[in-house]
Amino acid sequence: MSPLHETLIRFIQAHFPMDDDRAKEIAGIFHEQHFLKNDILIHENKVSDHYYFLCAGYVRSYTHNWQGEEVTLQLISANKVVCELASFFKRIPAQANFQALTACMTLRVSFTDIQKAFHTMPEFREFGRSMLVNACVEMQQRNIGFIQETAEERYANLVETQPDLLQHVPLKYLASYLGITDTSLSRIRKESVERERKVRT
Amino acid sequence: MSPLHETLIRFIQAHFPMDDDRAKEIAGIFHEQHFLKNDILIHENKVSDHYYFLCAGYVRSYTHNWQGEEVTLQLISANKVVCELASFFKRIPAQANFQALTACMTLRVSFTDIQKAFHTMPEFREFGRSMLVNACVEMQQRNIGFIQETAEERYANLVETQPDLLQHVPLKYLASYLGITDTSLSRIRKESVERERKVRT
DNA sequence: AATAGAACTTGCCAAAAGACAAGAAATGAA
DNA sequence: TTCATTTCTTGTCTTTTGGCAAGTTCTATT
Repeated sequence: MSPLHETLIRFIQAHFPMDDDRAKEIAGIFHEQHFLKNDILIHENKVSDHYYFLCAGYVRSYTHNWQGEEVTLQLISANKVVCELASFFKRIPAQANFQALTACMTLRVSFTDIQKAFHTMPEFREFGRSMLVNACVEMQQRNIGFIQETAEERYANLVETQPDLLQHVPLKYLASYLGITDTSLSRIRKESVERERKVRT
Repeated sequence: MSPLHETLIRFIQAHFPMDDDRAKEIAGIFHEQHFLKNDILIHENKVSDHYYFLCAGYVRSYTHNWQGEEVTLQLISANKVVCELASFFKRIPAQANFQALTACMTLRVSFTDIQKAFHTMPEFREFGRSMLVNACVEMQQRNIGFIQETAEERYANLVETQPDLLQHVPLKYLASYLGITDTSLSRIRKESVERERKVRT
């Protein structure tokens, strides 16, 4: 089994305990696909036929607002799932693009294969359901952030929980993802640094 | 079959086509439960053992911010699902309360029963997965609203898409759900009325 | 290595929303 | 029906964020 598949096996078992043989069987329906920086994994307005496990790299999803400007919806790091859920599961056109921000290594599975696994392997459908629940929880946490945190607090939260994003994701995408302009993010970052400096003296 | 179950059958078939016998079999594992205004359907910090289909009435979910103030996360109207997804499916304590804002009629199913259906009825697991995908999409839409709409635009959107909420949900809950204070919502509503008056003259 | 373009920062002013207080209106309890 | 409590609105001032421009820094291309 390839190192990428080993990573996937551990990921699967972390989310739904099952014996090694079963996890390997599930991992076996995934196939490697690599992407270069700026490649598009999933295209807006097309039905998405793949569900990706991101082994290495960073991906963002984005759509456009009414002014035609890009709006970053998700920032996805390694050991996470990349999928346009409605498009993939309901066979409808995707509402967003998914773009590689760095070179990426993924394991992907097609809808046909995932359907077969879903109906024939009890452990897989438990695992799959767990993934969907996780996606909902993550979205809900994001909503809570927007409801009750200022942009500064959302930025501080991101710095604390996902500091690696700052090294690999352009600030303009981070700003968009946080729901503010790049100008505002610059000011928040400056004040954050100044505040930390004051705390130390 | 009760009128509530008839509603549920139509709802199920709208989300995943299946023949009547199968839909009735699925609906048969749901049981009626009524709630009075202000009753709590799902309790924060407890593992939730029920998944509800809301036949009639309005429900909100809420948690608390660090100041101890209530923050309304969801507003749920009839013909929708009421469920604390992580608590129900992963058997962990709920992160929010779900409260009846009006008298409610629901059909509920326990985790044990839903598990059995999930593994024995292919149509049910397709339906169930469709529900989870819908929940994700709805959360994502809310995300997008926070990222790229002003509070005024989010309010206008809500007025357009769910006008019934204005009749049945206290404005302070609406404001919280929209991520603003009741004071700000009052001003937005006043300006909205004035703007509509200007358009007509 | 040089240059063009993109990303990021800073300056200045405006708009949106919050905080707090006070008052009006609506609702619930007695 | 009356009164207490809650909800909602309005006033005033503050804070947060946006818009736009200009400049600096970084990255990509030649």
